[in-house]
Amino acid sequence: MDPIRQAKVEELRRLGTEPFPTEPFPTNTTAAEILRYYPQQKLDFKAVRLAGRLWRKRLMGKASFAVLRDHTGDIQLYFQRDDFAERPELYDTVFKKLLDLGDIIGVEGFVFTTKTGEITVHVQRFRLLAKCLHALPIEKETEEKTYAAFTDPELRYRMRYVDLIVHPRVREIFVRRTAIVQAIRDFFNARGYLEVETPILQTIYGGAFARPFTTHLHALDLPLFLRISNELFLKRLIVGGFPAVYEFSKDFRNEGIDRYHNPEFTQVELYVAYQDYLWMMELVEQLLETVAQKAVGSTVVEYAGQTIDFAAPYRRVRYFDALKEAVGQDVRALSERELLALVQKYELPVPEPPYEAIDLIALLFDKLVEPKLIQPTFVLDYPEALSPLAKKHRSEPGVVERFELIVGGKELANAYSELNDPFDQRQRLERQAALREAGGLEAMPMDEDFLRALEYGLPPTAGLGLGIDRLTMLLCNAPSIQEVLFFPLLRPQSG
RNA sequence: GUCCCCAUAGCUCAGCGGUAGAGCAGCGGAUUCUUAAUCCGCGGGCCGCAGGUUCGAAUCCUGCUGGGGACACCA
Repeated sequence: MDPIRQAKVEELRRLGTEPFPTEPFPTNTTAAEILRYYPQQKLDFKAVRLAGRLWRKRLMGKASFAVLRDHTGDIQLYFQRDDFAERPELYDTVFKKLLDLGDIIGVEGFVFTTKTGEITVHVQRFRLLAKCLHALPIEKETEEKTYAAFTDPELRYRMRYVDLIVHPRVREIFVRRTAIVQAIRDFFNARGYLEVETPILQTIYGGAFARPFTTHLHALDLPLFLRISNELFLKRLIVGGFPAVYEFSKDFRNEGIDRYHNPEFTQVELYVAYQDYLWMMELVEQLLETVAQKAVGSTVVEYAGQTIDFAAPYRRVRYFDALKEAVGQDVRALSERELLALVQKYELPVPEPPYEAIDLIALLFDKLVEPKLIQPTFVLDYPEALSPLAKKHRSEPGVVERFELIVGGKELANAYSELNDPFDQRQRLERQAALREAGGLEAMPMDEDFLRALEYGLPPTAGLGLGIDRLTMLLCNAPSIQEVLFFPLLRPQSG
């Protein structure tokens, strides 16, 4: 805490100004509203009440200017000593000396235009609403120079409230994030899909490949997992007869942290009965085109120095065709030894054993194909071994009806014609169980109740998972996932 | 988990073996139309932490802590 500001709290109380008053201060306008409507005189500006942070002070003798920043923007304030003739200390001491930049104040007065043409509130009464006890890193910008920016990422993330106070652009990212979520919700609701909630605490985790967080329920003396996915629960609901369900799902994965990964992140998952992955591709195209248009105002966005267009339709390429394009041959024809040679040829790190041919194929795809797909691209018909929850392809052996949508070189969405054959599903999960036996930490555990649900009959279903954080990054041109999470995970400060 | 980079005033940074610096913010004064207000004056620091080298360390070395980037992992 700033000791000077602390001392001002005492001084204010001595002068009869409570720095944290109980009384509310209802406002009747905002900075943006005044700036927008005053020139047209569309509203009465003779008795405005607005509140916000004191942002700048330009003190002179008997009259001074200040700037108030509220949630809509900045507006200039004008104070005159003559207006406080009964209690001149309100101007001379409280306003000029005891109010600091960052203090939350409420003002009342009338709007006028200064000689230099700036719309300004002539303050007749003001009240301190909450004292700010820390110096605020307020930026000053001109065409030539920028003073005192608050740029240290660690400080910005640890004290996001300060980041938000100081950087309107950060606020805009999060407003847009909410607009994105809302646009998706509207899109799904317009089609009659039902928004649902499923458990975050799960006794068996599944639906993705990842190490889970574990916890414990004392009441039942039961180990529990935080969900890595909600897929298996949403499919149970389709079994139960809902024709289409979706959920915005905070998922938790006990994996590495980097520019694209936070231990907790958000996906929206959607399951629609009687449809397949081809239908889902068209839905995703429509969805993203609509969301970009609504949240950004355009389907074309700048991301990491590139221009990306979300207008439908998107390029489609089959998994093995894309890989063939990259390495010049069909990797399905290669032995494990030949695949290994290919991995080494491209100077990719050979995975830790135990690994199988399919792991080498996935490695080649992830390193040689995915990063090059900048424009929205559907990669379809994945190898079966990589997709234990997807239905076998209707005509091509060895692959499943699955697509990933790659944008900006990263996976944005993942979808299947869902596997609804309980016999096939059991075999696939048994293979996963074998991988776990062999030390595969991310392989899926067996889930007998999910299999029983499939045995009751899952209609043919199209399923989708779409990364909300990644989509927000793309639509906000945010370079890291931390920029689109209010409170990204950081190691706690020691000492 | 590995490698590289960073850590100096509230904020943004300079200084890189010889007394700790600037701008913005702050404090005191002047100022009734300023808007990066201006003018005069002033204070502010365990130079991330702990060791080491040296006559002398913010500066060189080692370790630790925190952060950033890359890799690995996360198909």
